[in-house]
Amino acid sequence: MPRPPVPQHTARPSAGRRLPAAADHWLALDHQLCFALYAASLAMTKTYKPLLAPLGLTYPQYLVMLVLWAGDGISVSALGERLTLDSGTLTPLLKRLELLGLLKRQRDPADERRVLLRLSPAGRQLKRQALAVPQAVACATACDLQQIQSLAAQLTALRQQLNATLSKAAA
Amino acid sequence: MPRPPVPQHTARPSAGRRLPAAADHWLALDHQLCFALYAASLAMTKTYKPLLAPLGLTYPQYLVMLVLWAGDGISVSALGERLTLDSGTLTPLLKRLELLGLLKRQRDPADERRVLLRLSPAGRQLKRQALAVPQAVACATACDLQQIQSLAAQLTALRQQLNATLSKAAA
DNA sequence: GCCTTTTAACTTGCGTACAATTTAATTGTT
DNA sequence: AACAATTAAATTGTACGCAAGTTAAAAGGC
Repeated sequence: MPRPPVPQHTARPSAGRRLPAAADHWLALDHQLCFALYAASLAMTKTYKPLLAPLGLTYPQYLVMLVLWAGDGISVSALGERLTLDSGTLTPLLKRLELLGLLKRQRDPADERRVLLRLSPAGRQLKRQALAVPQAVACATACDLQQIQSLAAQLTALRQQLNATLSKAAA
Repeated sequence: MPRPPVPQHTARPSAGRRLPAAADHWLALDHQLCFALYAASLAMTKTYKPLLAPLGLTYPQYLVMLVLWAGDGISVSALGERLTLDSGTLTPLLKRLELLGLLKRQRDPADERRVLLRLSPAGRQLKRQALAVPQAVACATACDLQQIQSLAAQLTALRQQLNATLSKAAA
């Protein structure tokens, strides 16, 4: 590691004092978990895009369908908890899926505040085509399953830790 | 693991044949690296938001500033390569940063197609305040540095693998 | 029962992401 | 030099993600 230069105290035009070189280390893009996460997530989305195009789905829409294929008839907020998304994001997305004929949105008669989501036959049918997607992605990652599972577990733990810190800060 | 039910061949109204239970495994949200990545990335962005609010920056704007603090005077496309973002995303974002008075966008006299990005004194000054951010985030993750570095390295490797597959597919 | 509080979903507005197109400048070819 | 091909940004249009505010229904307190 290069020696940090002695902090300069000669003022430069309209600029403050110079920072120690250690600052560059802590602010280096490539040393930050946040950027690794951000860039990997964007790359993953781009990987899914051509695979989802034949199904007519975007990546977030695909995530919604994954939840509903596992069990539909749930409310918007239950879906949102599963995906950590709020109704501001989900409502327009769900309207598009309804327009595509993949699901129906209807008020819960038992509690008119809630909107329940039910797959249409076409929505259920799409599951069959979707089966090929995870396999193709696993291939694109070129990692063995063990490695993928381990990484996924670490990320889930990280997410839970971050969310725990966030909800603690909100209180 | 519960025993997979025998595939049903009795047609249901407007629905296709039922899928084997193995399908549910491959399409389970929580077994997918993609969702772990997606949710962790969203959680990370939410963690940064309150820390960046005092600096007046969004999270992508912060990433741009990280690159420029490491060395400005680069072009939009060089910045885009660093962040894996295109001019469609960066141009409006950079205009906002210019409006905030953090940088200047000006055509390269040597090649009028290019736009060079230079930090203003205020933009350079902001680096000082930004120093507290990574520390606070490291605290929120509640992981030891070793673990964070390892995770970041795995994610970077994953991203490079995905991008390699993507660019191979484009060719 | 009446009224306040809470809850669920919707709406609005802003800031990304990204595909696709457009414009302008440079490079390559002949 | 003339012209086609390439390159760099900007622009347009669609779809998230989320904060903040709105509306309507249910729950709770008295």
